[in-house]
Amino acid sequence: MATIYDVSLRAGVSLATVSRVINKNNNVSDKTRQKVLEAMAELDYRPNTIAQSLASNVSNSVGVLVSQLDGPYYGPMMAEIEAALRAQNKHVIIAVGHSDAAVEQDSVEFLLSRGCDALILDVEAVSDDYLVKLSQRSVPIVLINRYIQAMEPCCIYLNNELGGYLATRHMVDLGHRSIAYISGPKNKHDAMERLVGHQRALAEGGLVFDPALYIEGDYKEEGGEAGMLALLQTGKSFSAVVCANDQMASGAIAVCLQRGLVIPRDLSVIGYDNVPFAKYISPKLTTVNNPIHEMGKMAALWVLRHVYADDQTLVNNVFEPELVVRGSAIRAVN
Amino acid sequence: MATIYDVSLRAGVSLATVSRVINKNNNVSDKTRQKVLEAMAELDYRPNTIAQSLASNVSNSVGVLVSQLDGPYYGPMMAEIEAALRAQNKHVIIAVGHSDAAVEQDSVEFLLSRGCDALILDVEAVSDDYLVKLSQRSVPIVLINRYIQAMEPCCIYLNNELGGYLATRHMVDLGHRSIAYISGPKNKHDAMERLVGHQRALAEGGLVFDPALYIEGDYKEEGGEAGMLALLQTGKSFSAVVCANDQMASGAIAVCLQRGLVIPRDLSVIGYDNVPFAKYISPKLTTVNNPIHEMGKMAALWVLRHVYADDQTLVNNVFEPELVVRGSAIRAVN
DNA sequence: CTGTTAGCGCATTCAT
DNA sequence: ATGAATGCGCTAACAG
Repeated sequence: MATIYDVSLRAGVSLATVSRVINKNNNVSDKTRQKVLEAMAELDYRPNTIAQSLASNVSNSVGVLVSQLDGPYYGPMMAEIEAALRAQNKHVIIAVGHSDAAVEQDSVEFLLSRGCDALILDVEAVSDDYLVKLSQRSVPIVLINRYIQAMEPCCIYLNNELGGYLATRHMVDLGHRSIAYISGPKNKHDAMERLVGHQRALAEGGLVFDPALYIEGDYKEEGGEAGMLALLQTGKSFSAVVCANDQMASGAIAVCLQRGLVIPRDLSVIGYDNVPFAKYISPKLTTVNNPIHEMGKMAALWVLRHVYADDQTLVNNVFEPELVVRGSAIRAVN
Repeated sequence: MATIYDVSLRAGVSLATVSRVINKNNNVSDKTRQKVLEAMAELDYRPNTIAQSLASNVSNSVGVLVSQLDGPYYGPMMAEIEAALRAQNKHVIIAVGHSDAAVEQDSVEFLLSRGCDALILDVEAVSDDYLVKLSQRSVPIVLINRYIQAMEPCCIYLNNELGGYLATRHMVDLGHRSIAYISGPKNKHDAMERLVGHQRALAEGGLVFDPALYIEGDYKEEGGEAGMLALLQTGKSFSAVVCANDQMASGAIAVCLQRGLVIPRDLSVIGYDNVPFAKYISPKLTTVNNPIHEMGKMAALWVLRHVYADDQTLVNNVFEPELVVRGSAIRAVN
């Protein structure tokens, strides 16, 4: 593989000049630039990005840490991040944290050891404190799906409280008076925020939060199944159930179907996230839109702007959820 | 950040010795090794992987190119690849090809320019010829989901013909005599292979392939919807439809539901891939299992073994699909 | 506008 | 078992 040196020989210029044309430095006359370009073409020269990184102390790589890669949630986010970064010739190194604090920290170190210029993190298990300290190291950090006051400008997150509120509010508006809730794991921030919103909507509607109609789930289909089963077994009646994400909603619906319950006739169900398959389960799932892909894109733009000084227009840091009305929730009969 | 040089000073040894302990070279006495290790700890030394790469000509990074990141298909594959590689301290750089030949080639060059030690490719648009030539360059290539004779040992693929056969064979076994088929795009290899299997099962069952009951889809939900709509409009009767993937099956089922058709009573449906959400659509989708995550893992192990001489046990290159019977297909009434 | 000179942090001969 | 010397391919002052 040809090096910058070979090119300089062939073009009859110095190393520095070749470097200048590679880096689009303007201080090169058109004629020399041409000579160099030709030499490069003839030698099929490709810059060695590793050498560039070592010499310039910029790796052009950004690390992305997510909780999981399977599941419907992170794919769209990763896709946007890759696209935005790739368009500016940056590459993304992925790591998975599995929602485990030790693994998350290890992943961060791993990414750092790879010389990433910035880190985009979607972590849930690690403490605020750890992240604040991390942000004080030299590598820029962007947090997706998490708000930490001390890191405000680099947090990109959804107003989850509002989302939880919107979901339950929708049920209240439809006349439901007895509303069950299948939550995400209580150790996850967003799950707790959604719950708070749920309770606010309840209170606003003059309803009391009934612990017997509250189930802690796991954000997975299995948790939705187990949650619905548990709810059914309480013997308490309820006409609506709000699930803290679509996966649990789909699990809950599956259980209802098995039991001969017709959705939404016998029970109204609403999910959260608006994952791609939400509109392909039947009935089409009423849910709350979580613009996860936009948040991914925003994180990438943030990095381009702040780390690579690539003049990108940033829209915002905090995103608003929106109700998506489809067919799984209807007006209560009474 | 401390360098190997700082460590050598503190430990009172030479650069070479420090390098030896980093690389677990045995030619170091226990005492010196201890001194060096201590110095490293005290300085919180971390090797600069970029410098290591430049000096050793090994980047410890492997490029992974997939068609898309969203959708249910690639997530599980990526997850396995990341896990296997990460366990051996290799990192994965992702790129997306969007099933477009130009983008795929550009992505390959991009990955190559990043100094990847190997490439794992799941490409569909690029020609066999291109891949063969690529494999003759110096960077090892693994192909997922594609078989090219000249590259046999580095192809990891599914017997798609068998899968297509199994799906249709299941319908035939259930007594269906009029079986529609919604195919994947005809420019995709796997789609064509599945179709061949379908036709074999038809022939074996004494049925003739009816072009009027064949629709070319796009492997997406939309294609399944459009396909089912088109099928319904032909006016021809059919009691079963086999879809070339689960996403199209879910789209097809959604259309049926809208039209008041009950699945599987009025129509039996089978999908292909067994993506995670297949068992959460209702009725639970009968399908053909595609062990995509295992193929991902195998690709990663292949790289570890052949590129990094990490002694991994390889299982196999060609995977067999299996029928997964759930609730969307039943015996034909007649 | 162009060339010279130093490193970037590490691996790797080759000596000893 | 250890050290000295060289270079990986490139960027970035600094000169001119």
